[in-house]
Amino acid sequence: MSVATENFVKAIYKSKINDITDTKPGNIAKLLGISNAAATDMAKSLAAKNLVDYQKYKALQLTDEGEKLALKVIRKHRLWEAFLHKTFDMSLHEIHREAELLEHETSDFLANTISTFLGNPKFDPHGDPIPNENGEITTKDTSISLSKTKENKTYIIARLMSDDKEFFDFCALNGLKYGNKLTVIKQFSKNKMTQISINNNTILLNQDFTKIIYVNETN
Amino acid sequence: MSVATENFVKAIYKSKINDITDTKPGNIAKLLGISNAAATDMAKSLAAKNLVDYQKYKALQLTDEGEKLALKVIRKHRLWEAFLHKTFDMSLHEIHREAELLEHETSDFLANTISTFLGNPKFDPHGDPIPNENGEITTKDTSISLSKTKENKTYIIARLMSDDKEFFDFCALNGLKYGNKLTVIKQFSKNKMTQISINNNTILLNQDFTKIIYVNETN
DNA sequence: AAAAATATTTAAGTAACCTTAAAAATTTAT
DNA sequence: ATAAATTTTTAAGGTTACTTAAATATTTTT
Repeated sequence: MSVATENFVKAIYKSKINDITDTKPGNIAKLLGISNAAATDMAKSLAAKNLVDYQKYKALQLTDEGEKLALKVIRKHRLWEAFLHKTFDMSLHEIHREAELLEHETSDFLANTISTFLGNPKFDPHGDPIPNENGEITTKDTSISLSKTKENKTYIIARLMSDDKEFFDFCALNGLKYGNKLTVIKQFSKNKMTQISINNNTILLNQDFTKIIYVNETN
Repeated sequence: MSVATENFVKAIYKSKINDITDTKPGNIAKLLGISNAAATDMAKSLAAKNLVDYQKYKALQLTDEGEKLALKVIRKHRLWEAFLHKTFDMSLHEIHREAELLEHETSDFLANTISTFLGNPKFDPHGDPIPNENGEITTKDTSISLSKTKENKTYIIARLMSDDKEFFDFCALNGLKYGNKLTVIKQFSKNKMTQISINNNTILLNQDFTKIIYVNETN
């Protein structure tokens, strides 16, 4: 499948995951930086390939086949991210940028080789789940956003949901990394800020950050 | 530059390297598996981009800019080959197949990262030289084909010039690997065969193989 | 040197993926 | 509920990278 096709089904899939139910062509167009007309054309052409369910003026839905394609591309993306981060110590920003290109030119054979090399990881360095060879995600996500955590409890960082370089730079600088522990000191409900303790430092985070940092409770 | 453009300049460059001076569109077309007409079109369009010198009915020549582009793509190809071979122990056939795709979607940044990781190697696992960041090959090739070696002398394998899976499988099975030593036992000039000793085994090679195995004399 | 064979170029056309502009439908606001 | 705003769709067109078929030039053979 072409790069355009793969990116299109990926955009629909990601919208759905992010609870954006309005997957009409216009919104997909915005995500991909193409015109509404191009998105409508693409929707029709992918419907002919049985990747997308298309009805005029309705939100786009992936068929089972379309979702599988999206997940296979996402698998390659996240495997590359995990690999580049581990092997070359690239930043979360850099791995995303490179994986965005490499994902489309990676054979299933190479993807499986990378996966085996890494010990078949279930999550990438952002904490996003890595689909298996058949395009299935077998892990359950129990993480909650930092804005919804309780005071005086300790959590493990599960996901950093962003693609912003500055956010990742801030995270790297302050030990906010997938798998690391943090303790919630105080929730400032009026100002929607959260004070945490990590690596013996105390940090005050505003909602822009607490909403995209997801954590799991410690056992 | 597009994949089609990169492959086109690569094909011209490789023809030149292999002493094929007839780089008229038809021969490039054969290498790329496209029609003569498509190659002529492409030649014109690359001439407009100052990558190729095009004159009707004449052989195509790369401009300095075109050669630099070809060498930059070849750099990425060979770095990927070296990396995949070393890191994943992939065969010479597999690394070529994967590098052929990855080379077009590899940023300069990633290429340099791979190069640094590998210790800036000068040769890939086929023994082909890896151009530097500026598209320059700084190594001199002194290797000769196995068919031209002398009896009772020991050589080091310098290049395996092929893209055939069966040849590479044969080489891997018999220790015919870049950097390995072999001794020429006898040259059968009439039958154009060469008997060598490698890893305490003796092997009789016909001209199909001795012509594409290149070696350097030992000091 | 002319004829035959071959290769190159031109011409016309296709498919994928985009564009802008206008028409049509839907959604939002009053 | 109707008007206004917005979005979607259609229509027409552009670019890239190909195709086949025909015209033209070159190369080879005799």
